[in-house]
Amino acid sequence: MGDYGVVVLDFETTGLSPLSGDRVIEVGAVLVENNVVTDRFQSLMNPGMRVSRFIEEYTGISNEMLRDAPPVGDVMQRLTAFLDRHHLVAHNASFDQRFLDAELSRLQLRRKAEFACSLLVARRLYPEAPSHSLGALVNYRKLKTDGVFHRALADAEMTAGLWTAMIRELKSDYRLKRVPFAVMQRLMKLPKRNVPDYLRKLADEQD
DNA sequence: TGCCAGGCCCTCTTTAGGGCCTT
Repeated sequence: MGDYGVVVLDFETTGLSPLSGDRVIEVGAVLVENNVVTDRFQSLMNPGMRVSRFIEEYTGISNEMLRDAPPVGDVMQRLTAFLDRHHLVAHNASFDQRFLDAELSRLQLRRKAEFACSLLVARRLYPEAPSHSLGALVNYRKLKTDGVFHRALADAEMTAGLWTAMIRELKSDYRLKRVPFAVMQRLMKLPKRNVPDYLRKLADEQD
Protein backbone atom coordinates (compact mmCIF):
# COMPACT_ATOMS: atom_id res chain seq x y z
CA MET A 1 0.00 0.00 0.00
CA GLY A 2 0.96 3.63 0.06
CA ASP A 3 0.72 4.19 -3.68
CA TYR A 4 -2.08 6.25 -5.16
CA GLY A 5 -4.89 5.06 -7.37
CA VAL A 6 -5.32 6.79 -10.70
CA VAL A 7 -7.68 6.38 -13.63
CA VAL A 8 -5.99 6.34 -17.03
CA LEU A 9 -8.45 7.36 -19.71
CA ASP A 10 -8.66 7.89 -23.44
CA PHE A 11 -11.35 9.33 -25.69
CA GLU A 12 -12.01 8.71 -29.36
CA THR A 13 -13.76 11.76 -30.79
CA THR A 14 -15.23 13.19 -33.99
CA GLY A 15 -12.27 15.57 -34.31
CA LEU A 16 -9.76 17.69 -32.48
CA SER A 17 -11.74 20.50 -30.94
CA PRO A 18 -14.81 20.50 -28.69
CA LEU A 19 -15.02 24.27 -29.22
CA SER A 20 -15.53 23.54 -32.93
CA GLY A 21 -18.40 21.18 -32.13
CA ASP A 22 -16.55 17.89 -31.89
CA ARG A 23 -17.96 15.22 -29.57
CA VAL A 24 -16.70 12.06 -27.93
CA ILE A 25 -17.61 8.73 -29.54
CA GLU A 26 -15.79 6.23 -27.28
CA VAL A 27 -14.19 6.22 -23.86
CA GLY A 28 -11.80 3.70 -22.36
CA ALA A 29 -10.58 3.95 -18.78
CA VAL A 30 -8.56 1.73 -16.48
CA LEU A 31 -8.18 2.01 -12.72
CA VAL A 32 -4.57 1.60 -11.58
CA GLU A 33 -4.01 0.84 -7.91
CA ASN A 34 -0.57 0.14 -6.46
CA ASN A 35 0.73 0.29 -10.03
CA VAL A 36 -1.54 -2.57 -11.17
CA VAL A 37 -4.68 -2.36 -13.34
CA THR A 38 -7.61 -3.41 -11.16
CA ASP A 39 -10.71 -2.30 -13.13
CA ARG A 40 -11.78 -1.26 -16.62
CA PHE A 41 -14.50 0.83 -18.28
CA GLN A 42 -15.31 1.06 -21.99
CA SER A 43 -18.22 2.27 -24.08
CA LEU A 44 -19.07 3.60 -27.50
CA MET A 45 -21.31 6.68 -27.50
CA ASN A 46 -23.75 8.09 -30.04
CA PRO A 47 -22.65 11.71 -30.56
CA GLY A 48 -25.80 12.71 -32.44
CA MET A 49 -23.83 13.51 -35.58
CA ARG A 50 -22.18 11.55 -38.34
CA VAL A 51 -18.44 10.97 -38.04
CA SER A 52 -16.18 11.68 -41.01
CA ARG A 53 -14.67 9.03 -43.23
CA PHE A 54 -11.31 10.00 -41.76
CA ILE A 55 -12.43 9.18 -38.22
CA GLU A 56 -14.05 5.94 -39.36
CA GLU A 57 -10.75 4.85 -40.90
CA TYR A 58 -8.54 6.25 -38.12
CA THR A 59 -10.43 4.56 -35.28
CA GLY A 60 -12.25 1.71 -36.99
CA ILE A 61 -15.44 3.08 -35.39
CA SER A 62 -18.14 3.35 -38.06
CA ASN A 63 -21.35 5.34 -38.15
CA GLU A 64 -23.16 2.02 -38.14
CA MET A 65 -21.45 1.02 -34.87
CA LEU A 66 -22.50 4.33 -33.28
CA ARG A 67 -26.10 4.20 -34.48
CA ASP A 68 -27.25 1.91 -31.67
CA ALA A 69 -24.75 3.13 -29.04
CA PRO A 70 -26.08 4.89 -25.93
CA PRO A 71 -26.14 8.70 -25.95
CA VAL A 72 -23.02 10.52 -24.80
CA GLY A 73 -24.76 11.90 -21.70
CA ASP A 74 -25.74 8.44 -20.42
CA VAL A 75 -22.20 7.14 -20.77
CA MET A 76 -20.65 10.23 -19.21
CA GLN A 77 -22.83 9.75 -16.14
CA ARG A 78 -21.57 6.17 -15.79
CA LEU A 79 -18.00 7.31 -16.47
CA THR A 80 -18.28 9.88 -13.67
CA ALA A 81 -19.14 7.08 -11.26
CA PHE A 82 -16.14 5.06 -12.48
CA LEU A 83 -13.78 8.02 -12.13
CA ASP A 84 -14.98 8.43 -8.53
CA ARG A 85 -12.46 10.77 -6.96
CA HIS A 86 -9.33 9.35 -8.52
CA HIS A 87 -6.78 11.52 -10.20
CA LEU A 88 -6.60 11.19 -13.96
CA VAL A 89 -3.88 10.34 -16.46
CA ALA A 90 -3.94 10.59 -20.25
CA HIS A 91 -1.46 10.72 -23.11
CA ASN A 92 -1.42 14.36 -24.21
CA ALA A 93 -3.83 15.00 -21.36
CA SER A 94 -4.84 18.48 -22.47
CA PHE A 95 -6.77 16.84 -25.32
CA ASP A 96 -8.77 14.41 -23.15
CA GLN A 97 -9.18 17.05 -20.46
CA ARG A 98 -10.79 19.48 -22.91
CA PHE A 99 -13.26 16.84 -24.13
CA LEU A 100 -14.06 15.57 -20.64
CA ASP A 101 -14.72 19.08 -19.38
CA ALA A 102 -16.79 19.98 -22.45
CA GLU A 103 -19.01 16.89 -22.09
CA LEU A 104 -19.37 17.35 -18.32
CA SER A 105 -20.31 20.98 -18.92
CA ARG A 106 -23.20 19.86 -21.17
CA LEU A 107 -24.48 17.89 -18.15
CA GLN A 108 -23.84 20.83 -15.84
CA LEU A 109 -21.20 18.78 -14.07
CA ARG A 110 -17.66 19.78 -13.18
CA ARG A 111 -14.49 17.77 -12.96
CA LYS A 112 -12.90 17.69 -9.52
CA ALA A 113 -9.95 15.38 -10.17
CA GLU A 114 -6.62 16.65 -11.44
CA PHE A 115 -4.92 15.46 -14.62
CA ALA A 116 -1.38 14.30 -15.23
CA CYS A 117 0.06 13.81 -18.72
CA SER A 118 2.09 10.75 -19.72
CA LEU A 119 3.38 12.58 -22.81
CA LEU A 120 4.91 15.43 -20.81
CA VAL A 121 6.49 13.03 -18.30
CA ALA A 122 7.83 10.77 -21.07
CA ARG A 123 9.49 13.72 -22.82
CA ARG A 124 11.47 14.29 -19.62
CA LEU A 125 12.28 10.67 -18.76
CA TYR A 126 12.98 9.55 -22.36
CA PRO A 127 14.31 12.66 -24.14
CA GLU A 128 16.17 10.40 -26.57
CA ALA A 129 13.07 8.51 -27.76
CA PRO A 130 12.57 8.90 -31.52
CA SER A 131 8.98 10.06 -30.96
CA HIS A 132 6.77 10.59 -27.95
CA SER A 133 3.57 9.43 -29.58
CA LEU A 134 1.89 6.66 -27.59
CA GLY A 135 2.60 4.02 -30.22
CA ALA A 136 6.27 4.98 -30.51
CA LEU A 137 6.76 4.98 -26.74
CA VAL A 138 5.11 1.57 -26.43
CA ASN A 139 7.65 0.26 -28.96
CA TYR A 140 10.51 2.15 -27.35
CA ARG A 141 9.83 0.67 -23.90
CA LYS A 142 8.87 -2.71 -25.43
CA LEU A 143 5.52 -2.69 -23.64
CA LYS A 144 3.01 -5.44 -24.30
CA THR A 145 0.04 -4.60 -26.51
CA ASP A 146 -2.82 -6.49 -28.10
CA GLY A 147 -1.98 -4.87 -31.44
CA VAL A 148 -5.02 -2.58 -31.38
CA PHE A 149 -4.39 1.16 -31.74
CA HIS A 150 -6.73 4.17 -31.75
CA ARG A 151 -9.48 2.40 -29.86
CA ALA A 152 -10.20 3.91 -26.47
CA LEU A 153 -9.70 0.95 -24.13
CA ALA A 154 -6.62 -0.33 -25.97
CA ASP A 155 -5.03 3.12 -25.86
CA ALA A 156 -5.95 3.55 -22.19
CA GLU A 157 -4.35 0.18 -21.41
CA MET A 158 -1.18 1.15 -23.32
CA THR A 159 -1.05 4.51 -21.56
CA ALA A 160 -1.43 2.72 -18.23
CA GLY A 161 1.40 0.38 -19.23
CA LEU A 162 3.60 3.37 -20.03
CA TRP A 163 2.62 5.17 -16.83
CA THR A 164 3.33 2.20 -14.57
CA ALA A 165 6.60 1.49 -16.41
CA MET A 166 7.75 5.06 -15.83
CA ILE A 167 6.94 4.80 -12.12
CA ARG A 168 8.80 1.47 -11.84
CA GLU A 169 11.83 2.96 -13.58
CA LEU A 170 11.80 6.05 -11.37
CA LYS A 171 11.81 3.77 -8.33
CA SER A 172 14.65 1.59 -9.59
CA ASP A 173 16.80 4.23 -11.32
CA TYR A 174 16.59 6.83 -8.54
CA ARG A 175 15.94 4.49 -5.58
CA LEU A 176 12.66 6.25 -4.89
CA LYS A 177 10.45 4.56 -2.30
CA ARG A 178 7.32 6.31 -3.48
CA VAL A 179 6.33 8.20 -6.61
CA PRO A 180 3.24 10.19 -5.61
CA PHE A 181 0.93 11.73 -8.20
CA ALA A 182 2.23 15.16 -7.21
CA VAL A 183 5.76 14.09 -8.20
CA MET A 184 4.55 13.06 -11.66
CA GLN A 185 2.74 16.39 -11.97
CA ARG A 186 5.93 18.20 -10.95
CA LEU A 187 7.92 16.24 -13.56
CA MET A 188 5.48 17.35 -16.26
CA LYS A 189 6.39 20.98 -15.75
CA LEU A 190 10.08 20.79 -14.85
CA PRO A 191 12.69 22.05 -17.34
CA LYS A 192 14.35 18.94 -18.78
CA ARG A 193 17.78 19.92 -17.50
CA ASN A 194 16.47 20.07 -13.91
CA VAL A 195 14.91 16.59 -13.91
CA PRO A 196 17.93 14.51 -12.73
CA ASP A 197 18.72 16.93 -9.87
CA TYR A 198 15.10 17.02 -8.80
CA LEU A 199 14.90 13.22 -8.65
CA ARG A 200 18.20 12.83 -6.80
CA LYS A 201 17.11 15.34 -4.17
CA LEU A 202 13.74 13.62 -3.87
CA ALA A 203 15.50 10.30 -3.23
CA ASP A 204 17.61 11.92 -0.51
CA GLU A 205 14.47 13.32 1.13
CA GLN A 206 12.86 9.88 1.13
CA ASP A 207 15.82 8.23 2.87
C1' DT B 1 -20.05 24.40 -49.26
C1' DG B 2 -16.28 25.27 -46.43
C1' DC B 3 -14.46 25.89 -42.36
C1' DC B 4 -11.64 23.45 -38.54
C1' DA B 5 -7.50 23.63 -31.86
C1' DG B 6 -4.44 24.26 -28.24
C1' DG B 7 -0.43 23.61 -25.45
C1' DC B 8 4.34 22.37 -25.20
C1' DC B 9 8.95 23.18 -26.59
C1' DC B 10 12.94 24.24 -29.39
C1' DT B 11 15.47 27.83 -31.72
C1' DC B 12 18.21 31.05 -36.47
C1' DT B 13 13.73 33.43 -29.45
C1' DT B 14 11.31 37.00 -26.10
C1' DT B 15 8.61 42.63 -31.33
C1' DA B 16 8.17 34.67 -33.64
C1' DG B 17 7.75 30.62 -36.11
C1' DG B 18 7.03 25.93 -36.58
C1' DG B 19 7.11 20.84 -35.31
C1' DC B 20 5.06 17.59 -32.23
C1' DC B 21 1.11 15.39 -29.92
C1' DT B 22 -4.02 14.30 -29.35
C1' DT B 23 -8.84 12.75 -33.08
